[in-house]
Amino acid sequence: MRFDRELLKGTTETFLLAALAESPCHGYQLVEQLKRRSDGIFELGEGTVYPLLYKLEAKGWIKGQWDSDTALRRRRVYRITPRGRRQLAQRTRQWEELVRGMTLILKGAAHA
Amino acid sequence: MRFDRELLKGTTETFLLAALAESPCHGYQLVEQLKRRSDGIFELGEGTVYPLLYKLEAKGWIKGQWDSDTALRRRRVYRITPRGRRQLAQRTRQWEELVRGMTLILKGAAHA
DNA sequence: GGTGTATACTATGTTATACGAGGTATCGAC
DNA sequence: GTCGATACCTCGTATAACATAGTATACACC
Repeated sequence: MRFDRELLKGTTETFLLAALAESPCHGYQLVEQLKRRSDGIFELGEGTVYPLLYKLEAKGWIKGQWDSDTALRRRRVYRITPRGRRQLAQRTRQWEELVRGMTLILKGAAHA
Repeated sequence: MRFDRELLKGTTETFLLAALAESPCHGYQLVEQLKRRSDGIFELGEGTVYPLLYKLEAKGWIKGQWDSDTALRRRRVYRITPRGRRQLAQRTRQWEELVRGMTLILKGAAHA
């Protein structure tokens, strides 16, 4: 499904945190991960993912490390930090609250 | 609840369409409506609502009419148009799809 | 009759988000 | 030795929501 770009705003960071909470990942792989894990609903481009990773790292929510041992190509593997997990929990609560509010409003409109 | 501003992006137009689908309303009242109908979860300011109403009207999804008969003060009552209802239905589908995708991703992270 | 408050609309500048588009480099296969 | 896949990086753009400020009317109260 193709979304209005604006509908995704504010949710993308949460995607990445959630994906990294499940397992460490490098950027290129995250693009595939998100697509797969969301059942094809989300497709973030590299131009979205990489800048976001730098930002999340700068905030201390994830930590990147160059993986030169196992990898064929140089790549940066990101892991979620304890602070990142707290941030994810908080965002998850906000998300659920948003869903609750939207449901209330859309339900009203449906039977109007 | 206080939201990250960005999380609301793309949803606000849908709020307004949904609220107007239930009953015609003027701008000032919409601010109160949305707060009440969402159980206090959403609080949009006038600086958000009015410019949005102009935009929705320009797109032909709602139609405003100056109400000088019943009102004490001049005020503009907006009604949703047939095209607006189709737009709302489409946005509702997108919203449900977004919720589905987010649920898949957040669920995975929760038991990771 | 003047002051304050609630109603009601209008207009503008700011911030930051997601994305497209373009670029670099390495590896394996044919 | 060329092609495609992997992997990363960067910049410019559109636009959304909001804060802020401004205008104007009705009404209550002293």
